[in-house]
Amino acid sequence: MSLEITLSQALQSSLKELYNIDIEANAAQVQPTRKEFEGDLTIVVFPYVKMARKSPDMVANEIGAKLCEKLDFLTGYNVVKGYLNLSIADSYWNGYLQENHANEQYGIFPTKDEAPVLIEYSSPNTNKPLHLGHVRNNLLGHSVSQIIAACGHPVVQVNLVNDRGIHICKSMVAWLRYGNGETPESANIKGDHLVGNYYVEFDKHYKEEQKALIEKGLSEDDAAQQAPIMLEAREMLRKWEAGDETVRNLWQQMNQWVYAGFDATYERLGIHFNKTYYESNTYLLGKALVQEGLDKGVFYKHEDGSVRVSLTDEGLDEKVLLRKDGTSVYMTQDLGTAQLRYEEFKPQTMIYVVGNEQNYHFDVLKLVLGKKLEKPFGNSIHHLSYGMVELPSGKMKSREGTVVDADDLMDQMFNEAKEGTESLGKFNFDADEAAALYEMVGLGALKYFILKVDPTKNMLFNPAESIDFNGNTAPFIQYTHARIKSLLRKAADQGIDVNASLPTDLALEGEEKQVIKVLYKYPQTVLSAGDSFSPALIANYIYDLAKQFNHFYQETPIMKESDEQKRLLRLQISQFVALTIKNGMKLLGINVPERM
RNA sequence: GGUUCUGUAGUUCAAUGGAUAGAACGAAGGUUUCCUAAACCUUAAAUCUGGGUUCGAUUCCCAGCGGGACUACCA
Repeated sequence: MSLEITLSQALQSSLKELYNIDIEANAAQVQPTRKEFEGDLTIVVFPYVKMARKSPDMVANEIGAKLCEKLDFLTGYNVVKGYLNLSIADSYWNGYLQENHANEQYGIFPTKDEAPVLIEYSSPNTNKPLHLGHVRNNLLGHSVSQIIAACGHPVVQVNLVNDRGIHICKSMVAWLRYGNGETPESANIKGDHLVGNYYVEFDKHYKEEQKALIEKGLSEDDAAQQAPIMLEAREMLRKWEAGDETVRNLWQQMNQWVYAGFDATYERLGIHFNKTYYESNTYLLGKALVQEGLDKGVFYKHEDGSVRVSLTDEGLDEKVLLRKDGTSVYMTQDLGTAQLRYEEFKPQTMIYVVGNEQNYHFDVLKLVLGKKLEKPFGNSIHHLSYGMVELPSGKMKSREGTVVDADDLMDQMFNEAKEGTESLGKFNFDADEAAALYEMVGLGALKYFILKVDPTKNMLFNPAESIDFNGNTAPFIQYTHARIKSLLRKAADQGIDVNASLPTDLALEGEEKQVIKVLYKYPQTVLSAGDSFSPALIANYIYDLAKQFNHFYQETPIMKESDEQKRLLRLQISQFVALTIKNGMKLLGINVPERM
């Protein structure tokens, strides 16, 4: 049982005995003692002073005495301005270290036998390659999946690919017109980039044709509607929906190119899905649910023939669910896919990793499913919303060509890692090893830089700063890990068995205890990150740990330490830190090198 | 206009309602023959404004000011 829980319970009974105060079992406020005070854990007694009818300091002293009586791992207490600081016996921390320093599963909870958590992320369009915005989405989705799994929940990761619609047709039209049969093989580029190029090509010609029409005297709107290339795209979409074989074949082929490209990008990012849905299969879903709503009387038929739902009671507007021609809209489809997934996986929670520009959409989705249709899974939907990624130069705009391509970005990070390492002149790896290292460092830097920021906030991505190998960055953490590994190799060379057991009654120095206390917090951090879907919590924790270790390393000798037990203790702490860094970084999808 | 997210050192980010608001980069200065100087230490520097709730507010509530997003029979 954790210290906090034991303490909480002891506090509960102490309050009862001392003042006849009843508190909830988990209501006790137990927190780590601030560094500048003596003690390990602190209880805030202010909440009880009123009921105890005594001064804060008196209450704190009485509780402190009582707790020390009850719990033998407490060695003493002191009171500062109503804060009760409790000291934990060194043997407790020592025992904790002994128990866990070689535990590869540290902070990984066994998977429970329960309904899975379903998480949808990535959800790309197939008309262009992934860009920086998708990168944030993918990293968040993947990391949150890892974290939730580490908390012991089964996880199902799904992707919903938007593979149909006018945007795909634009690429197809442009390819037919200007492609000359070009393929990814013949052009030697990734399929998603090739298709993306034709999407850009479409836009270019579309603009030219519009301009020509405007010069002929058409209004801007008319020109936009009547440009021949746009008419072609519309016609193609119509044919696609009618199942025209030629169009469908071309569509299949171009999508396959894109998927091959996406697969390579996903692979490089280290992510995979348990299931991929395609909108071409799901876009007609949801009509039955709309009918159900009509039957229940919670939706209504508007006079123009469309089906709508009114959410004015909830402070939102009315929303169209079925067009007047009876076809479905985005919302209809999402209603349908939610039900489909619910039936397929019976998840306890459905998480959607989608940008915050769709907050409104998900508010509506949850209300319609949960409140209007009264589906149980409506209330299990959680929109994991994240902010935009901005660049130092401003916002990314595809029309202005300021979009950062995901593949280019990864290449750039790799090269930065390579140049950074080579310029230090410590190059002693063979080519394969070096490439693996640059990939680890470069991509680690990218992932960490993005994940350390609270998802809800817009963030600024500074390419130069992200690959800085100092400060709150992945390379700093990776380097700390590599240095510990180096230390452990050296110890092994000297015939030291780090896993030998130590007596738990060794006295601990401040720096040693400090590190163990940070390590102690790790499993709890994983659990709260799982509850709040927050990789940032893990990222900032690991950085803190790495920094704490560097400080510890600076202040206390390890291999130079003459006392054998002391040296062993410090090596064990080091090993424990390396292991925790490795496990924690894994939750962020980042690998750590053995040496660098 | 309405809905919603957001506002913390020069900059980029932290802080379950708790003690003197933490880091990093940048600036100034310093240390270091246990790991590979990608390390460590010191200094200067911040809660948008005004109310409220509370023993205690960066955190919760209200108002204002600033920024973003949404407010499509597109997805």
